[in-house]
Amino acid sequence: MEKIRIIDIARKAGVSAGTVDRVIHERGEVSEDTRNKILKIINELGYTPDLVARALASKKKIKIGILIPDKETSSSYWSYPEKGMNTAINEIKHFGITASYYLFNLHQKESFEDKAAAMLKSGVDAVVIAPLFKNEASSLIDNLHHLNIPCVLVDTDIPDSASLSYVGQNSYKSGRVAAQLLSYSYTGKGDVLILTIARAHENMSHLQQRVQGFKDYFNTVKNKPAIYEVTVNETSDLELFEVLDNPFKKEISIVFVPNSRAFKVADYLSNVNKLGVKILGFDILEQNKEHLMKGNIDFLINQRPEDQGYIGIMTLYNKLVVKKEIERYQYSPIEIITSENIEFVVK
Amino acid sequence: MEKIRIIDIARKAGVSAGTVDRVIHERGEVSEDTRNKILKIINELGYTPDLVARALASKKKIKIGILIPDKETSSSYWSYPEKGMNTAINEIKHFGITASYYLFNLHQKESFEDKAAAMLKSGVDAVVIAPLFKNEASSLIDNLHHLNIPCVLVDTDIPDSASLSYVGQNSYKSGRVAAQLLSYSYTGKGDVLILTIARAHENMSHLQQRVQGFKDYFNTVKNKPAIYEVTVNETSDLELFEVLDNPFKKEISIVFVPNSRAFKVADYLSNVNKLGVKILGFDILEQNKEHLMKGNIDFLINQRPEDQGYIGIMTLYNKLVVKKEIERYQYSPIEIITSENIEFVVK
DNA sequence: CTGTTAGCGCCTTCAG
DNA sequence: CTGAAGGCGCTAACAG
Repeated sequence: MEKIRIIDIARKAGVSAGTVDRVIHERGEVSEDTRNKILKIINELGYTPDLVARALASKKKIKIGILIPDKETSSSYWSYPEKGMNTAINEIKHFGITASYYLFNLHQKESFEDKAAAMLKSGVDAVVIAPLFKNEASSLIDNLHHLNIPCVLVDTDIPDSASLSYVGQNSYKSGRVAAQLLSYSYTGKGDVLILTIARAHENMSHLQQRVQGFKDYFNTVKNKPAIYEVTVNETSDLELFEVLDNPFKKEISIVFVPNSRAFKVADYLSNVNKLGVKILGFDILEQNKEHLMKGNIDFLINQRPEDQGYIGIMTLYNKLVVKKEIERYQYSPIEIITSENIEFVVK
Repeated sequence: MEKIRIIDIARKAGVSAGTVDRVIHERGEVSEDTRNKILKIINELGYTPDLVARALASKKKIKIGILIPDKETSSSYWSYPEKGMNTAINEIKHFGITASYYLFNLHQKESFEDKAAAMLKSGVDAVVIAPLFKNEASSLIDNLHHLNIPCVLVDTDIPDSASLSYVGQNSYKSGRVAAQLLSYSYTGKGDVLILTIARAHENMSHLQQRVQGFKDYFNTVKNKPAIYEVTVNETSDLELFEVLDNPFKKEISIVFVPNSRAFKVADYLSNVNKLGVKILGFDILEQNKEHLMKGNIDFLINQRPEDQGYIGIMTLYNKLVVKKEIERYQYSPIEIITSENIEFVVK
């Protein structure tokens, strides 16, 4: 199986390499006849371009725009996807790929819109975005679609949008996993509290799906406990702690926190000295990790944010450079983290 | 930050590109004086070679030898590392890297030795091996060390050997994770059985470490149950089932299987209609997966065998081509798999 | 010991 | 519409 080069198919077609190159890149200026002849030979010989040689010769640059939250407004969470993206960018920079970040404030949809506009204006060839504001993101995706700019979604999906791919967890299923774990240790005593701590106006569709999955699973366990659902506004810890007094008047033995705020609950419970409550939350923030190690939090669910970032960028590389088919859904694993396996996690 | 080329540093040193190339590759035939001058400039300018251009120009080939079990004698388990290795090989073949497999019979140390000898004879530049036979592997590693052939270990470590890196789990810790999970659901009723089903003469240091981790953790739980340890020879299912009657005369509520044979226990227990026993095992074989989905097995621990294969090859690439520093221990995550998250696992 | 030259496979002008 | 030529950055002969 010899390697086939452009010059080989050029000779076989009785034309020059330049002409073959033109049809490969669909740059036109080739007659239908020779075009078809060349295409046929390419197919017969099973030609695949040498990406290394191409990278060396080509001056074409691909600019990737990245629209994600900044680390400051996200308790450092978004530093992980960013790290993974940087790794990917570093691996593929040889192929003429560059990237620039447009970091928005996680709590301000105006910030999202501003950065999105700036990104579009700068002229990008492909983007990966975290569509945390549903309406604003939807209209951005529409725009990108019309401009023929491929778009990868990370962390959150917008189901029927014209995006190339979604990289992230299946939220509903992650809720089910949470329920399964907590139901294992359920002794029949005490009730279950689903506790959502979130900012006003935060996009909560993610959280709602997790909660739904959790409830659906828990409703199938026998001797099922009562399940209470409480949503509280994330303000100061002082206020929060006061608000929490109320739900915990009930005898609660299990708490499900559908986002990264489990540490706040653990803070509260160790404060009021209520021990023996099982807690499960999401995401390996430093504060969550501390409580996990102390035994105040029992399980965390990790979604490999760094991997998600890496895959997000690589998806664009595979689309534009390797020209591979891209899967619409690239689900991340739903990783169960305890105090005993946390030292080996891949963020 | 302009890109620095060989020609740039050649001009600055007042020599030709060829000379610079010679010092970069330590090919000698350069006077100490010019050598030092060039080295100095390389450092000042922070030159890093363009790997793409190098790959295109270089004729040098790197041959990787891969010494792992065949799929046939391993219930298909080793098809996963092989798949990961193929992925890696495909990504780096542009850099003149080729690989050939030397697959041995998992149950015959002679097979291991034969294949090892064949591999050495064929003349490889680097190897990744699964050192499943301790003594035989140790002497192979010694040989490789003397021949200056870098060697990556996957799946099983040989602690004080002269190998470049180990890619796999920390067995002791995976046993602890198993114990933690099972202790969560321990209600205080029934005892614990550690059941090792293995071939005679199988290398068991891996399993012993898992068992040790399991026991160490379980001994810290309060109201700790009795822990029985049974090792049975893996022969026919018929014989196995007879042997198992004995340990299960006790009231067992938890079974820990420190290898991939959990499905055999599940087979047995559903056969004799003993329900309600919690089982934890290792590795996502098809048979284990089926029992997990049916609820006959509660947890599986996954070690990402495909990833391990991928990383094993990439480690050699990073060593020989990228010239990166390599970590001696590259621990795989200890992944907890249940019926609810198994659909998202990365093998 | 050192410089020169001819590619590696592909892309990109620039003539024609 | 097509061919020829030069070059991407580096390597590897071959002179000198």
